[in-house]
Amino acid sequence: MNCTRNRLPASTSHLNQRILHLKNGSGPTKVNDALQLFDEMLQRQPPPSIIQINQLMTLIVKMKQYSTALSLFKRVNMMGIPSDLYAINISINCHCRLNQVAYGFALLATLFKQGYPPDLTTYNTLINGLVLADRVFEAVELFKKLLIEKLCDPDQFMYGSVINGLCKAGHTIKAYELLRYMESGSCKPVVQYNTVIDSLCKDKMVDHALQLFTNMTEKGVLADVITYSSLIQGLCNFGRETEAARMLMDMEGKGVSPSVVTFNILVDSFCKKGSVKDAELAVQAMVRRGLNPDVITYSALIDGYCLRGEIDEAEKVLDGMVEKELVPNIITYNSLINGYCKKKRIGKAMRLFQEIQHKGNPAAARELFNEMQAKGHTPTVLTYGILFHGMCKNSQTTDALALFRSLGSNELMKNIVLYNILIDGCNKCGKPNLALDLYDELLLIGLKPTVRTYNAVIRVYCQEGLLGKGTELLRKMEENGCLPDSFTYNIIVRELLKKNEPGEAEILLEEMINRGFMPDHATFENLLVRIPNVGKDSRLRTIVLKLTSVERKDGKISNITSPC
DNA sequence: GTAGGGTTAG
Repeated sequence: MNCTRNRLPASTSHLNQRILHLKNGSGPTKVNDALQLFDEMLQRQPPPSIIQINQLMTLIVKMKQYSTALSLFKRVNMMGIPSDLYAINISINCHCRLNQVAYGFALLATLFKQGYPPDLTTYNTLINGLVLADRVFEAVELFKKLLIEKLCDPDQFMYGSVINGLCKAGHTIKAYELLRYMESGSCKPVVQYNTVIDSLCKDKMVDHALQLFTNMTEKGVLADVITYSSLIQGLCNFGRETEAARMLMDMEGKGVSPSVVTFNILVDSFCKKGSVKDAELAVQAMVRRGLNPDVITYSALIDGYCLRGEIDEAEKVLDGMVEKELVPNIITYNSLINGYCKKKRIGKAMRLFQEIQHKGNPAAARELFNEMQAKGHTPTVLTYGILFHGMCKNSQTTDALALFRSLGSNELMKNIVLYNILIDGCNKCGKPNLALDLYDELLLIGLKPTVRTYNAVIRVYCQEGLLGKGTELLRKMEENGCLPDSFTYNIIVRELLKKNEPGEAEILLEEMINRGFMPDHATFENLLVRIPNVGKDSRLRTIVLKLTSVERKDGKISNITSPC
């Protein structure tokens, strides 16, 4: 019980144990476990230390839950627990990861105001944030400023971020020069060699990369699995497989074991060359070494089969990964969708797109959608419909509406089907007013409501207790030339029965039955609940008897044609 | 006893 727990003193060692347990644990519930622990922590008296909070926050950040971490920090602040430099640095990092560097710099200002001098980590995080936002020029400027004004003494991390930024921006030579500058100073490069070696390989300067590899070894810096993996990829990409194989043996000889990433590079390389058989052999080899193929391994294989047009084989790989409880991501699906499109199986591709939503991965679906658009695959009403439906199903009505609004001038948006999806979605996400606004809007722009529109709006009225408006619309739709269907009647009758209005329910029940519609499961339940309370000669009872007897006779509903 | 950088799949 919560109240019992509140009275317990905060057991620091117990909390630390649970944090440690989470740190080493894994599995699909990890995020939830961390959040639950956080809730429990905040309920304790005395409150947890900022160190414990920071530790847990670090875990949440490692799981890439940046927005969550930020809102948790807000709660911590509101509880009056003062944050420290660590907490603020973690927050700055979260903003940077969310592509909100500006907020990161705003927190830097807060630091100054609160009298905490920002430290090396603060600056490193911001420089890295600028790099992540592709603002490498500004990152370099900040770095220079810090150096010139002697605001801090750059360390491995700072050099690492700047060198990485230069490489990502295509300035490998500048990165190389900075690496040389490091060598001349007191902070000697280590992983920075890897960054530059990898970048040289990607810039087709594999021989220069090999040269730098020799250099670093001569300087006594040990090459690690990342150095070798980058070189192996560089060699493979330019048809130098024999040398790549030699490199693989070389690393093993030096006691550096290939990792999952190393194998993934090999698997992908084989796949791109069309030899999926060799890729499969590489996968077998990694498994023999006790390395578990991951989503990237499987995605590379799937893409390999799709490139060859062997979509059935690709599907088998997908099944295999799902069996291993690996979750396919946007890249996996993209390969498959491309595979289907190549085989002109558009229907299948579209179904897969739909499936992504049902698997509860709306972010992936949205990403795929954005790419479809970027690549010039013009989305159709169907595409938008699938997307909006999926977003609404995952309580992302706000995002769905925002997307809908952003396309406002598009003629495609003046589509009743999209309005239907959004009205229903808003209502089911607890936003009935938005749903009704959408209904007004579609009438205003001259769209003709369909039976689905009316049903959705009637559902809103019913849920908001406006039964009168619901029945009114039922009458009005028919006047407008749109006949109610089974859903329309069921929505209203069910609600009338719930609200104990048997008279009105009787009229509509008879009407619907006359028109050949049957009460659905939910309506029938409400109907049966009412039976014991109505008189022997009531029409409601007669209706139920009639319904059940007809069903008993031949099980067909179409036989109910005569009025009760 | 808490924060920050390098390698892999469409």
